[in-house]
Amino acid sequence: MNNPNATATPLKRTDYCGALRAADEGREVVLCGWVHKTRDMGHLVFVDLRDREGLAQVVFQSDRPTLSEEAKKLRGEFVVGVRGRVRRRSSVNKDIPTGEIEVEADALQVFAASKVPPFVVADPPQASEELRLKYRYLDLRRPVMQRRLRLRHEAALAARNYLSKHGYLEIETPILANPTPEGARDFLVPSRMFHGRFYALPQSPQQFKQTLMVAGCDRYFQIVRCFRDEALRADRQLEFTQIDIETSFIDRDEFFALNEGLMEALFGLVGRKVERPFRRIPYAEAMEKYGSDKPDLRVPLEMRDLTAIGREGSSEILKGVVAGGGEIKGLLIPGAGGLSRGQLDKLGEKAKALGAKGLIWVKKQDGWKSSLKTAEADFERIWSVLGGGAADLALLVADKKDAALKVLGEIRRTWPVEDAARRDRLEFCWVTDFPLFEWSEEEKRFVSMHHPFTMPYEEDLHLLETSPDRVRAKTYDLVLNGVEAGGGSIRIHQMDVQRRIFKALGLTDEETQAKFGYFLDALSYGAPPHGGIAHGFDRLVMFLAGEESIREVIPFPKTTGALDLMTGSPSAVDQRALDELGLKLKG
RNA sequence: GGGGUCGUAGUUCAGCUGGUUAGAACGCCGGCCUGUCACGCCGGAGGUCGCGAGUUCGAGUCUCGUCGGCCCCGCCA
Repeated sequence: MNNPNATATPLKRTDYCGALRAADEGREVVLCGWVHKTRDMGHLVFVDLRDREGLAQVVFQSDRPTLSEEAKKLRGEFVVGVRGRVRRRSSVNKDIPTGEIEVEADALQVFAASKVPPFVVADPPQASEELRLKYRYLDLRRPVMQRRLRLRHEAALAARNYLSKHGYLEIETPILANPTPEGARDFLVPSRMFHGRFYALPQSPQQFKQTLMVAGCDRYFQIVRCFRDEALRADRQLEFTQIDIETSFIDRDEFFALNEGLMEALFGLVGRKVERPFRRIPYAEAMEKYGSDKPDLRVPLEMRDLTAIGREGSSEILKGVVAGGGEIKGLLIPGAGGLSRGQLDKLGEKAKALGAKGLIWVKKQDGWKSSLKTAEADFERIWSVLGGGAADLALLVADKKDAALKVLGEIRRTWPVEDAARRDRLEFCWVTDFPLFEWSEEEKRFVSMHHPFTMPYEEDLHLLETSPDRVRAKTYDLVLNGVEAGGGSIRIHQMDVQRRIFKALGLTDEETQAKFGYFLDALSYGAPPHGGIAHGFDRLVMFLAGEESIREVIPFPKTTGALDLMTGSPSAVDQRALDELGLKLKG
C-alpha cells in the first residue's frame, strides 16, 4: 500500500496495546495490532488498536494532515503499526484497562489490509457458532477467546508443574498404535508398507502407560491427545486431551489426595477454592441415592427405598409391582408441595418419556393428597422414611429397580437449583467400585465396564465364574457437578487373575494372545502393583472458563456432525493415495 | 441409527391462518463533523428466503427429500 508516512524500516513493536497504563505516560511507543474500530470525527480520528493483550486508543490529529488522511483509510481488521507518545486522556474510559491513556500517533504503517470480515470481532460474539467455526481465526481474535487459550496454557503448565513436583515424569507414547479390541470405535490408519494392516490412533495410552510401569518408570504422566470415533456432543470431540497419570506401588488414599491437590492447583488459577477431601461414594450408593454414576451434588435431593411399604402396605398396585420383582423408590422435594395439578401432570409425562409406567405424587396439605389410593398409614410411613414436611412433595416410582432409579434420578438431576450460591459451588466427589462387568445385549456376553485390566476386589473374586455381574472393581471416577471429569482404576498385575478375567469375558487363549500379546508378556516379567487415572483436560478447562461446551476451549474443534468447517476435513483423497495404501473404496 | 430444533441482506433476527413491492438493527459504501469510546447526522448499495422436488391460480410460509448448525437418546472400555 502506498504510504508516505511509512518509515523506511518496519516499525518494531515496543509494547502490547493492552499492557499500556497511566505509568507509561510520556513514553514513545510502537504498537502493532489489528484495527478494532475507528471513529472518524473529521479533523480528529480515533482508532482502537487490538492485540492479544487488549485494546488501546490511538488518536490521529489534523496537525499532521497526511497522517490523518492515511488514518481515515483504515478499516476493521487491518494490521498496522503505530508509533506515538503515550499521554493521559482528557476523558477517561472506565470500561477498559487502558482507558486512562491514549497514544498520539506520529507514524502509521499498514502491514496488511483486510477484507470486510463476515462478522464483527467483538465480545460477546455476534455470529452463530457455525460462522465462528468457519472463520475460527477471526473468532479467536476475540478477547474472550484469547483469554481461554491462555487459560488452557496456564492449566497445562500448572498440571505439569504440580505433577513434576510430585515426582511424575512426562513421557510420550505412540500416536500410531494398535487397534483396541474393546471399547470405543478406533480411528484406523492404513499402512503403506503392509497393505491390509492398520495402525489405530489411541483411545488412551492405557497399555503403554501400564507398560511404562512394568518398565520401572514408577510415576508417569502425559498431557496427551486421545481419539475416539464416536458421536460428538457438547462435552465430547473426536480428539480430546487427557491428563493421563499412572503410579506404581500405589496407595489409593495417597493417590486420591494427589489428584485432589491437582484440582486445587487448577481451580486456584481462577481463584476458586476446592474443598478437600472429596466425598467418596460407592457406585451402588450413588445409583441408590442419585440414580446416576455421576451425581450432581449441587442438587440437594436424595432418593430413598420404599419397597417395604409396597410389600407391607395396603396398595394392591404397589404390592403387585413388588411381587413382580420391582422396587419402589421415593424422592422428597422440599417446598414443592405447591405444584399445581398441571405441573404434576407434566412431571408424570416426563417420567413416562423416560420409560416409567407412571409417577406417583404425595402431598400433605389439609390431609393427604396423592395420585395413589391407599391407606393413610402408608402415607405416614412414606413421609417418615422421606422426612417430609407440610410444604413438601414426594415423588414415587414403582418399577424394575433400574428403571425406577433412572426416572427419579433424571427428575432429580434436572430439578432447578434455585440458590445461586449453591449453583456456583464446585461439588467434587469420587464414585468408586463400579461393577467389573456389564452385560452387552449386542454381543450377548459380559464386557468390561472400565477396561479389561481393571483389578477386581479380592473378596469378590469367587463370584467371577458364577455371578460375574456382582464383582466389584477397584475403579474411581472423579465427578464434578454431574460431569465425569476423570476416571481410573487399580490395574491387575498378576497374570493368573488377568487370565480369569479374559475367560469371564469369553475370550479364548488364542484371542487374548492375538489382541493383547505383548502386553500379557510384559505383565509376566515382574509387573509392579499399579494404577492410575485420566482426567478430561478439555472438560476441566471448560469448568475453569465457566463454559458449557468444550468447543469453547478448543482452538479448532469439529462440529457435532464431525466436520471441521474451517478446513473442510474430512476430505476425499485421490486415487494414487488409495493405490499406494492398497485401498479400494466400496460402491 | 433415532428424536427435537434452527436455516430469510455481510451479521443477528422479524415476517400471522399461503396473497401481489420480503422488513429492522448492526455492519458495509459515500458525504459532513476537533474529544470520540455503542460517536452523531445525511444519503446509498445490498436477498437464488440452505438446496431439490411436490401441492396450489399463487410458496419465505404447506408436504416430502436432502445438506448444514445446535441439543438429546443410542454410542462414548
